[in-house]
Amino acid sequence: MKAENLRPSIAMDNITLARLLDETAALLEIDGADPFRIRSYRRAAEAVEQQTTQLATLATPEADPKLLLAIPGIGKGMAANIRDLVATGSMPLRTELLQKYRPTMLELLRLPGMGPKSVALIWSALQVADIDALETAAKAGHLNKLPRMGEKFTAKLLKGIEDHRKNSSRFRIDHARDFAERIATLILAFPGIETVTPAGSLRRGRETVGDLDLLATGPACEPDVVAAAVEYVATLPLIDKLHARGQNKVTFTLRNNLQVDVRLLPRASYGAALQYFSGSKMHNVALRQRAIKRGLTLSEYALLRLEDNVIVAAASEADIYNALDLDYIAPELRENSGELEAAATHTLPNLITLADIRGDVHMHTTETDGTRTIREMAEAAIARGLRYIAITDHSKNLAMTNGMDDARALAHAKRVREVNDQLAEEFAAGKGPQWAAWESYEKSQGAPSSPTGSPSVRVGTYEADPGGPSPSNQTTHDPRIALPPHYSQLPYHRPMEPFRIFTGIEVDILAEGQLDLEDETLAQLDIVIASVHSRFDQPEAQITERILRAIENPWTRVLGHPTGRKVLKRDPYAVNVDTILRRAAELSVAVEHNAAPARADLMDTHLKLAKELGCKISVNTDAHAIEELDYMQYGITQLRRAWLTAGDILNTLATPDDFLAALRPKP
DNA sequence: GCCGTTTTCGGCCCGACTGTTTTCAGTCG
Repeated sequence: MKAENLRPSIAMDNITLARLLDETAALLEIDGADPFRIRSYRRAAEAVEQQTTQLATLATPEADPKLLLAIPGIGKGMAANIRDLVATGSMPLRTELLQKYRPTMLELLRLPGMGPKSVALIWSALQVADIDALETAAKAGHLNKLPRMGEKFTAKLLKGIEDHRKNSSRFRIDHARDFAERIATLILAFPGIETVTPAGSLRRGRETVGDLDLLATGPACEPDVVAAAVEYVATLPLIDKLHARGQNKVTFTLRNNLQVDVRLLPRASYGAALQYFSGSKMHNVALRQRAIKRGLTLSEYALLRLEDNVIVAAASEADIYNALDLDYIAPELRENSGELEAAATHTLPNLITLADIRGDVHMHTTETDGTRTIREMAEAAIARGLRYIAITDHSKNLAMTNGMDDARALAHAKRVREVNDQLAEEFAAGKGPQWAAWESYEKSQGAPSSPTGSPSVRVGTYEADPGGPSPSNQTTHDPRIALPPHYSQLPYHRPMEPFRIFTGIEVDILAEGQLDLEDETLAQLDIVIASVHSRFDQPEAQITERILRAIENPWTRVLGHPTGRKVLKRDPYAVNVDTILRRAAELSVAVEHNAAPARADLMDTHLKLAKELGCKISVNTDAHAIEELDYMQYGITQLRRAWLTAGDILNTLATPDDFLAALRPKP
């Protein structure tokens, strides 16, 4: 089959469609339009972004019009808008608004304190529409003549413009997590504060975080005494600028411009607050609508009965969801993309967790561009409770990484087997890193080891003993800070068979789609990952063609960087993911999701699509250093956001042999 | 503009903080 026939036009992809609709909503706001009409544009943008099929293919004159209307939030008017956008690149309302206003106004909306009303006012009074002109006007004192814009407003705005220029980007989730832990540790030092939970987009596991929401509770947060704790938080030494302090809320920024909101809340309403501040906004709106239909009202303080204001639920999130006839919904799913319906019908997925991961089958060593040896990477994986890894250094075409030619690849694989055998011998002799890790874990639990051969421990598995050890608290990760678990917080399972290191390679896909090593070399390796690395300048169609040909290659067992997102920084959507995933599924080639923050190869819509198409998926860190193995937790979070379970992912398979058998067979 | 156990009209989520008010509008989350 020719690839052309498979490929729909993606000139107007879903992400672009969503952006155009969202911008139209912002312009309508500036125009002072009906707020409910504005909301419907926002809702439509969200809905479009979450679709797994490219709407451009449903918006053609030939397509069944019912398909678009079937999407919640898309009605007759919006469907017409989408058809216009696909056909012409714009739509009448948007064109009209852009003639009336200026596109640069959308950037003004991102300044703190600037909303649509202020943007509209400044435009009508001063004809100011961009940041530079706004700064000039503010410095000249022109804003002070306008209603509600005094000196303080101007000063704050100028600071906001400065910050915006300095750093208008969001923070990567791993950096945000580090800061959250650091600040939470300081807050926990105040007597009477017992737990701190990072909420907001960090809790939902978004790849980037705009600001931190930290919720603290404990006896010191009760209303009559909370003032002292607020005072303590507002004077923390790491605060660069204090922005606001209310009765139970403190807002500040750090020197790196990360904004932090700390809220101190009584135990009794902690669940309501946690639910509320975790969002997402659209999820909360939908949840409140559901509450109202049941004669209830939901706020950040409680779920109340409307008729008599009696509290129905407030202390825990589960109470609130249950009181609304819903199963508990994991934060990663709270995007108003079907999770409420699934929770109502008890059909939420049993989401994958870090504890399900048994192997990490993409990593590098000093042989190419990694920083550690084969043995060091293996020991680090053993310490993290993994039971198999693959050493997949680069092939020669990636010269800048010191990529290997055929001879080096074979010699390297031989060394990998040697380390593998060495570890196996040590294991059999009751020595080595596996037993050392197990013993240190048992010691940390302070409990006698479970007897060998107990019914829960089957030979050949790493299954936990029921009622056995619980997650270790002896880590640098404070259990009072509620964050997704780190490898070091998981129970360590008694090793029942030797750790396994697969031989492998990450081969570069050449311009014509062939792999850059000989078949005889590839035949000797357990895992061949074909990845797009170079040829940045190729047009979209050629890159997609190249990847398709690489998938056809019978030696390819895993497709690395399937969206090319890491490579194609300028346009991450320039690769036709639909077609690639379809072909990978047909040929049983696994697709790889890169767990490293901000390097995710498959967006959540792509992950959903991969599952729909029956793709084999594995999640790996592509670690170049020991610490990078810990990126796995972020990969897991992304999989959870895509509703995936352990059964959807290959490297959750318990034994190394099961994993190898699940890959596409070698020719 | 969307939606329907209120079904073709009349609804559509909630509260705090700020700067400016002299009782509140706008912004934010």
